[in-house]
Amino acid sequence: MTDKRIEKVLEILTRTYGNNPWNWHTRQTPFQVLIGTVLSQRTRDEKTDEAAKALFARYSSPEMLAAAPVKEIARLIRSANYYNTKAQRIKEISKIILERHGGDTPDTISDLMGLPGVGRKTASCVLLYGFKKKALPVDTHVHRISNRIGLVTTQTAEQSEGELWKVIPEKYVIFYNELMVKHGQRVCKPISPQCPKCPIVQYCNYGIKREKLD
DNA sequence: AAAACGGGGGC
DNA sequence: GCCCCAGTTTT
Repeated sequence: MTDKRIEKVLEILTRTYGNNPWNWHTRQTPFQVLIGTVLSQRTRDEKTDEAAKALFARYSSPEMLAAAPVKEIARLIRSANYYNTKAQRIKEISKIILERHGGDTPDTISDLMGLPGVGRKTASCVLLYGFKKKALPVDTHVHRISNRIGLVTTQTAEQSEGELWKVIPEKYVIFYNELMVKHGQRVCKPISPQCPKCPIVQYCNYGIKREKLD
């Protein structure tokens, strides 16, 4: 894909979906972005919001969560997937932040990934949406669509990130995650992508490739 | 690199 | 009943 085409694709997607981060802005602090992102793992938007809202209404800081019963945290975040595991990890994350980071949410990839249940994608989201740093979170949508439109040819999310840094224009890096997720949820779905209503169908040959396979 | 984890909702 | 989901961890 040429630089000009990439630019065009990103411009169209930005015009279509906007570049406002999903509900990360409702999480006021980097800590709440972190916990909210953990809740979002393998969990649909509405369920994530429901869980985050219930949790933060009762416990809003690492101090409160570090002292909260795991069972109670689990009850509040019941709508999120992996709620038992996440409840345990959220408490542990809070304790580590208090004991090892002086109560401040870490702002480096390595420190964030040192927290239980925080992988590269979640850590990147915290840098990007919590600290407004330049980061490139790669989730299933980003990985899938980047390959479909031919921006990269990679097997794993980590490989995708490495290649995407080389290919995405500077000014679009911080919006890329949001654009891919929205496009992935509404049009370029994992199964049965809705190519006929896709705003960038003319820049993508995935649908054509797929027909040939049928 | 692949499987396990984990559970409510959609079909 | 089977399959999926804004991933991470373990094999």
